[in-house]
Order: sequence, then C-alpha cells, then structure tokens
Amino acid sequence: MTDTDQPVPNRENSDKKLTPRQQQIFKNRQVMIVKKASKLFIKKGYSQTSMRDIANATGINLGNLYHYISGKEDILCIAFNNYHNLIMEFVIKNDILNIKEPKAKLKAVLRQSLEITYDFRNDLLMMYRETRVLPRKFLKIILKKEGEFVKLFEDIIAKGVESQAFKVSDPFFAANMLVFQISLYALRSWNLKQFTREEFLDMTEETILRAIIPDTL
Amino acid sequence: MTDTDQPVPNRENSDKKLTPRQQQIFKNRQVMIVKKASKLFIKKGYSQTSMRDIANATGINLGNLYHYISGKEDILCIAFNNYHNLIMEFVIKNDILNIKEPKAKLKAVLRQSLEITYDFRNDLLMMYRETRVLPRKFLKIILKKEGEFVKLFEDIIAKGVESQAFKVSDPFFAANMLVFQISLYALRSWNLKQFTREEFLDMTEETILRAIIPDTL
DNA sequence: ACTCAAAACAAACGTTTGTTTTATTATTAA
DNA sequence: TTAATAATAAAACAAACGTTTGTTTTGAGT
Repeated sequence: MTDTDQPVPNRENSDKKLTPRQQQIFKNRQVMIVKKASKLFIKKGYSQTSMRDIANATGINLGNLYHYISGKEDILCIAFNNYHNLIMEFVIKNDILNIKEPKAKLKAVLRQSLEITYDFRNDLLMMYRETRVLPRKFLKIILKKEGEFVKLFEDIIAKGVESQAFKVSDPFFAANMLVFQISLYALRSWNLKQFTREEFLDMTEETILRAIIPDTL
Repeated sequence: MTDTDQPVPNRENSDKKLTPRQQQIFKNRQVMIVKKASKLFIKKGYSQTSMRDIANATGINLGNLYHYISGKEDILCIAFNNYHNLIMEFVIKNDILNIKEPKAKLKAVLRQSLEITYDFRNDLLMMYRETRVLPRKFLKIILKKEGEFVKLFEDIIAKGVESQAFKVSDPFFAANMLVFQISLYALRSWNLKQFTREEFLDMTEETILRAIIPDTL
C-alpha cells in the first residue's frame, strides 16, 4: 500500500565514506535523539522545548546534536514519520486484511487500531497539537499517509455496504468519523480516566460499530 | 447552570476613577485586542504569534498594549473564556432544555451545538491545540466549564435511557463521545472540505444519534 | 488657561532562542 | 605509531522574545 519509506525531506543524506559500524552508531544515536526529544515535545510542547533541553535529556552536547540532526524541525519531522509508519504497519502487517466477512474484518482492524492508538495516545496528541509547525513539504507527506489510513476503512465499509452487511449514507464520511472516534482517548483522556483500558476500548468499539452495522444493540 | 461570569484570574481590576465613557472605550479596545489576537493565534499558533504581531494587527503600540491587557497569557485566557461562554450560552439560552420528549430534546440541543461548533471551528481547534499554554489556575476553570457541557448531554441521555427511548451502556461515556464527535469538523476539516455545511451537519447528526437511539436506520 | 491622568510612542531591557564556532581531548583506522 | 576523525565543553552569534521604561501627546474637567 505504501511505497518504500520516503526519506525525511529536510535531511541531507550526508553519506560520506562511513564504515557500516559508523553508520550503525550514527543511526542509533539519531533514533535515540528523536525518541527522547519526542518525550519532551509530548510533555512540554514543541515550542517550549529548547535544543538545550534535548541536549540535557540525551546527554549529547548541544553543538554535537547538529552532527546527527540538521535542526529542531528535523526531529519533529522524523518523529511524525516514525509514528505514522508504526501505526500503519501494525494495522496492516497481520493478515486481517484478507478476512472476507465484512463485519469480522471491520471489527478486527478496528480493534487493533483502537489498541495501538490507546497505547500511543501521547504521540497522537502531540501530532494533533504540533502539526502546524511542520514544514509544508513534510506536512503533505503526513497528510497523504493519514489519507491512506482513512481509505483503509473506507474500502472496508464500502464493501460491507455493497453486501448489505453495513448501512451508512457515505462510506468516506463514515471512515473519517471512525478514524476520528478512534482518537477519542488521546484527545480527551483528562475526562475519561475513570475507565480501565479494556472498559474504554470495549465501549468505544461498540459505539463506533453501532453507527455502521445495523441491529447492533 | 453557570454562576455569574468569573473574571479572568490574571487581570488586575484596575477600576480606578474612570468615567463610564472611558470604561467603555477601555473595554472595547480590550475586546478588539483579544479578537484580533485570537485570529493570529488561530492562523499561526500561540507561541508563534509575538506581541509585536498583535501590536501590528491592532494598530496599538507595543508598549501600550500592556495598558489593556496584563500580558500575552492574559489574551489567551480571555479568548478561551469568551468562546466557552459563547457556546454554553448559545446552547442553553433557548428553552430547548424544557422539551420533555427525550429524542426531540437531544436532537434539538445536538443540532444547535453542531451548528455553533461548525461555525467556530477555528476557535475550537485553537483551544484543543493551545490548552497546554494556559496557566494552571485558569485551566481548571475551563475544564470545569467543559465538564458542564458534557454533563448537559449526560443528563439528557440518562433520562432517555430511563424511559427506554435511548440505549447506551454508559451515559457518561456516551456524552463524552458525543461532545467529541461534535468537534469532528474543527479537528479534521482538512479532510472533509468536500462536503457542504448542511451535508456535513446532517451526516454528523445522523451518525451520532445512531449510537444512542435504537432503530435509527 | 491650567491641571493631571490616561494614552501613545520609540527605545531599550534582560532573556532565551536555534545555530555555529573554537579549542581541547578521546577514539579509531591505516 | 600516526594521522584522521569524533566527542566534548564552552563560548559566541544574531535574532527574536515578552516586558518595562522615560518621555511626549492628548483631551476632559476645573
């Protein structure tokens, strides 16, 4: 569904003569930086996180940070990319997509998406909040990936409508609403802490399905 | 339902001897500042909007801004307050709340909330994005108001469940999901521009109601 | 005409920002 | 070993930030 991983646009692929070992170290450091920085972005927000904060958190010297990333925006771009690859892979990797029966298929994909989104709620919240900071070129890539995620559900729903297993007035709208509902906890956890993870997932799944599958009482 | 308008905490009520006319001018200026600043916050984000930007947009001298507001955060607080008062008043002012029949009541309140939220989508988006910047003390006030908005729907749903007009597993959860669904367009308009306002409102209303009212096919 | 406080203004304050540079030390490859 | 490379710490950089200052202009009340 997705073509080969597109490189983050900002990065200058400075692949000068590096031994494999060096490349490995370089990559590991970069991953570490992005991971720690993401945590800070989640906790304090992108603008409120300084490069000096990131240097402290990673233990890497401020000036030396710029050997691994080309700038602050770069870190955010990579973080967005990582998360989106993650969620798409998780959902797609299992053969759920080959399930024939519409209801079972929808339920399976939905449940998996719900669980992942719940566990990565902080990352998702950051993405909703900080999208504005992304460079234009990179924003397009992210929105395209998001569109593919919606399309995944749209297709499932459309097929189900054909076979009269589902009933919705517009599969594209239904898919958008569904994807949005999936992110309920990420965006409103402050008002939903009273539920356990399983309680919450069950109720959310039920509510979402009732809008698509008839006779779901 | 809400007590008398709470003053924004940051503001020092410098009600020294001012003629009514002067007070009027002062208030008008303040409203104007908040309005223009909100537009900037919506367009560029709070952190990315400088006091100099606001000075330019309002035509008020940078230093002089501080005669009307006590700081940048103050503007954001007032903006949050204004929006929340607005949406709560709009929803409550009409006597919809006195409708007896659960379905009709839910539909009426829901429709009105949907329309307002659609029209103020930009403000709502800003609130979701910039909540983090709010001072703790003020955040509590806002969350309380939000809670009241959810409670409004929770009560309606709970009553409907009693009379078996509605069927949901948990009225509190249902109300939260409903309020969240209302903000669909605000948070995902970039993927929903193909629909007209009325198309969108109709579909959203239908989808929301199907999760609450049985036999809504 | 005089008074005085509010309003307006430009300039500057002190910080913090992202980023670059420098000089020194440690690590690694040939 | 030796020469290149990477890592460190510290300082420097220009730009931008929110806020305050000192001074001037304005306008209504006496």
